[in-house]
Amino acid sequence: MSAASPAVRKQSARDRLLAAADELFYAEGVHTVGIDRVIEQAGVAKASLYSCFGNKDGLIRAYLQGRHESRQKRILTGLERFDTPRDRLVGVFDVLIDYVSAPAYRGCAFYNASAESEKGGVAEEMSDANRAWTQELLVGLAREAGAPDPATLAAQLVILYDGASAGARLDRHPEAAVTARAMAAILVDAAITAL
Amino acid sequence: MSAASPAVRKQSARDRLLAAADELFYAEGVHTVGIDRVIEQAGVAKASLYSCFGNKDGLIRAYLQGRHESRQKRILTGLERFDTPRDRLVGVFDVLIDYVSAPAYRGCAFYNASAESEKGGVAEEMSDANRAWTQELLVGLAREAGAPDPATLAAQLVILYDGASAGARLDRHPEAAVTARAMAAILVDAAITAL
DNA sequence: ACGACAGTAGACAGATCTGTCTGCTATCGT
DNA sequence: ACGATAGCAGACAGATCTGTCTACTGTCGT
Repeated sequence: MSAASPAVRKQSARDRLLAAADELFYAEGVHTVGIDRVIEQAGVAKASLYSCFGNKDGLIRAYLQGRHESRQKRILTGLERFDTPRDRLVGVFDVLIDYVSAPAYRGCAFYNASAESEKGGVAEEMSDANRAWTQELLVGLAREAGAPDPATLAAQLVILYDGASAGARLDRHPEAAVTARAMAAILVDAAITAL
Repeated sequence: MSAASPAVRKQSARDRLLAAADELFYAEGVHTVGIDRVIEQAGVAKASLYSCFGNKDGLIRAYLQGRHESRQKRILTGLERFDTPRDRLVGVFDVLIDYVSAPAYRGCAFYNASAESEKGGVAEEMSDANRAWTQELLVGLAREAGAPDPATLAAQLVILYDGASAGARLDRHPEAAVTARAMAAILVDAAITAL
């Protein structure tokens, strides 16, 4: 055939770059970490970075896109072990507890990136998409669980979720997520039994 | 007398510097905004900045200290209009609604600063102090309101507070704070009537 | 065999940022 | 009148950061 398949090698420069960016940007901030640090850790030439991503903003966008996708996968996979819609709804917080308990946890990658970027930039755009997905997920689960007002229940759960995420970050301890899970369970049970 | 009083003038370079830093650091981030921007907006010589605050870290510390103090004053003043301990406890969220409704609201200054600073830096230290104060305030108010377990109630309210603060920031809309206030009212009433 | 391609190594330009230093000016207490 | 203090203006050094460019090197499909 005329055109070769779009290059899915084994360990491309792009992949190494993305892995290094994911680690460094999350741990120290997208603005604090310079290009040189990323290419050094990736073991890649500077020209490769610019040829792959155009500029630093492109790398930041790819980093956040990767975070978005891996978060989707982590949550959906983590929910598979729950049998009922009610358990899946509360289970979102079980997945969160696991996530914030990792030693490398440093808060929400989207909030962090958006805190050090200018208004209306890449970070805000990616954060909006990530947030919309979460909200839709919770509304859908709330509906399946039989909540009379799925949108309101989802909005309340989002607040618990955000609070747990921020609290665990600032306290450098996962306790807030455990508390939030307990609150979420009470909230969900009250909503679906009050039918 | 031998030593003059520690100089409390009318509109010192220090005050203008702090006002400029407060505005710029909060709006765009402590790391993004350079020294030159701050001294330009303050209308102050660069040497004055370094003579007043030592270095940029000193200015960031003073900025966060100022935020801490004005937040304490804002909350304590805002709670004065409430008559009962129960209303004061929920009233913390009324004050929050006002705060996040301002057009210039950009999230928690401490979280933002800490997101773009390195681990164990000034921002983390100031954030810890600010957080400890909030937690003690809520525990005290919960005790006065007659909650059987003030510490647990306070921990739950902190999650709602953090969630409202982060949500209003990321959504660029104060709705999350209104929802959090409603949740807080239910939580508080359930706790103090279940006696 | 060979051209296309992906990547490497590193110099370089231009901007920006922190922090220092020199020299000048105005005000105020004594 | 005068010295101390606070502040202004801006040059400067040194580091760092983004982004470009040149030249070289493997590898793979045809």
